[in-house]
Amino acid sequence: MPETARQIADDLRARISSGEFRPGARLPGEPKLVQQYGVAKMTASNALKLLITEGLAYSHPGSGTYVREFQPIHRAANKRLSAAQWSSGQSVWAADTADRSVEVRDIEVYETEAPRWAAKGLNLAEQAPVIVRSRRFFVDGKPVQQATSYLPADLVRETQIVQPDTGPGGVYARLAEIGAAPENFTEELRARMPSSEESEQLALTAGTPVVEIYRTALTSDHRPVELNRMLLNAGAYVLQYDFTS
Amino acid sequence: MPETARQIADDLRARISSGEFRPGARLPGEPKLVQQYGVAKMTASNALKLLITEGLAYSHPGSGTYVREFQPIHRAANKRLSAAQWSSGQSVWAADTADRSVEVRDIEVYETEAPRWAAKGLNLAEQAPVIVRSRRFFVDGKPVQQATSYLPADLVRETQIVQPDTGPGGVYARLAEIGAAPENFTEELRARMPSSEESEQLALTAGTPVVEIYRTALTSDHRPVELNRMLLNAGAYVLQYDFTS
DNA sequence: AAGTGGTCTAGACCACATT
DNA sequence: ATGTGGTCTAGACCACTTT
Repeated sequence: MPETARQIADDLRARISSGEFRPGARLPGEPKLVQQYGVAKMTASNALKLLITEGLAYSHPGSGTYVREFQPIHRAANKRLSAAQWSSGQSVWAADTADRSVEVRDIEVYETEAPRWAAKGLNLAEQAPVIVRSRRFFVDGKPVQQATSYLPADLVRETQIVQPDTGPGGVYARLAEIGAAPENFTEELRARMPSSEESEQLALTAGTPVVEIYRTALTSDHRPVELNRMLLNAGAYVLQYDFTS
Repeated sequence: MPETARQIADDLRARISSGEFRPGARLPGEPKLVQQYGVAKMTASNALKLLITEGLAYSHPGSGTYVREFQPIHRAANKRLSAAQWSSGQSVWAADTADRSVEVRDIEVYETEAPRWAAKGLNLAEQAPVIVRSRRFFVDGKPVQQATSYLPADLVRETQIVQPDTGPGGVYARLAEIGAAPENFTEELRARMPSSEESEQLALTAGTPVVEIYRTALTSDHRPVELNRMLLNAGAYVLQYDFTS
């Protein structure tokens, strides 16, 4: 009765979706699978690894393998619109709308030459000076997002934007004060698997993709004033965009 | 000199990003790695599997393991849905792919009871009747998206929407004709690893996430008239959203 | 026919967590 | 001290692709 790793994984997957193993529950371990299915230990290990790379489970070495939980943060890119006009449809994901405590850490600010892609996005000359603001966001103590903003140095060098603490209203309020209020935004995003460094930065477990977002902020006369590259733990977010035809 | 699978993968990854192995190029195979690093075959196999689950490579059994190529489709949500586009007789989808051949296949239309989440999103009673339109999109002969739309059956049952071919302008033009023109849209999306069925449906190689999008279309008086669930091959898309503060 | 990736067994050692 | 996942070796068979 040869049972392959795939078949064992299928079985466990079915038992997860049937509710036999709830989110957070401990799955049968390698020794148990070896015993029950009569396979080698490595086959059992690979079966669990399949579930892990599918994002259905995570392992806690020395303790066990557990069913993953999904409690996403709801990120509404343009809130102003959603409140009034989109009242009647309801969110598909049962994301708790209650805002969770968000911490910002590891803030770094420095000036450097713009990377090619940033110069292009900001409509600057190659290697033009930019102010770079980098930081990480934590929810419930876990890192969920890494963000790096690029702003034209000649525009913001004299403002509080070059300080770690940008003051009330943040970067956008400071931009508004110098007559460069962001009005229009473009976000380009894609999802992919993380590199090992990114995986470490966001403390990702195997099987978790990332969402890479590039947001360009433009003034009312279409001058790009900020380019923000965000890297999100995909398992931690539901993204919402509202728009009108 | 024990070289772990991880280290071999690191080495290959570095050589990929250095340009030694270009997209589409064939990587050293298992036998070569066994020879060069002096490891067991399974270790070499796992090293390559690491790159595959990271989305950096894919295997062509019997032939070799290759560096993955990334040629995304640009999907601009707002532009696609601008009134000019879909009221002037063009398909919603035609707007973004420009020079690539797009096919729609496997169209299915049927009436059924709304699943709970769809009833909620459409603001209908539980188990209210809905028209379901399901189809897959192919680019260059490869499936890139699966979409399933839910519309209130009482609203659209008498229209061409219940036909596989909805006519010029598509579903939205037909809705406009019955005084239910979609004006406001909400897209909620998240990225995750696919289930094995989804992986098959979209012919995904290992290491490719999917993007799951729920789009709710509302009329100007905030009536939800369509809920569209889309499942995208994340490696095939860049998504763009434009909005104003 | 030869080469490739895919998977399996059986046994081994390690680091870590829990008891 | 015991149990857990993580990883490795060495050898085997299979299905498939390429020559």
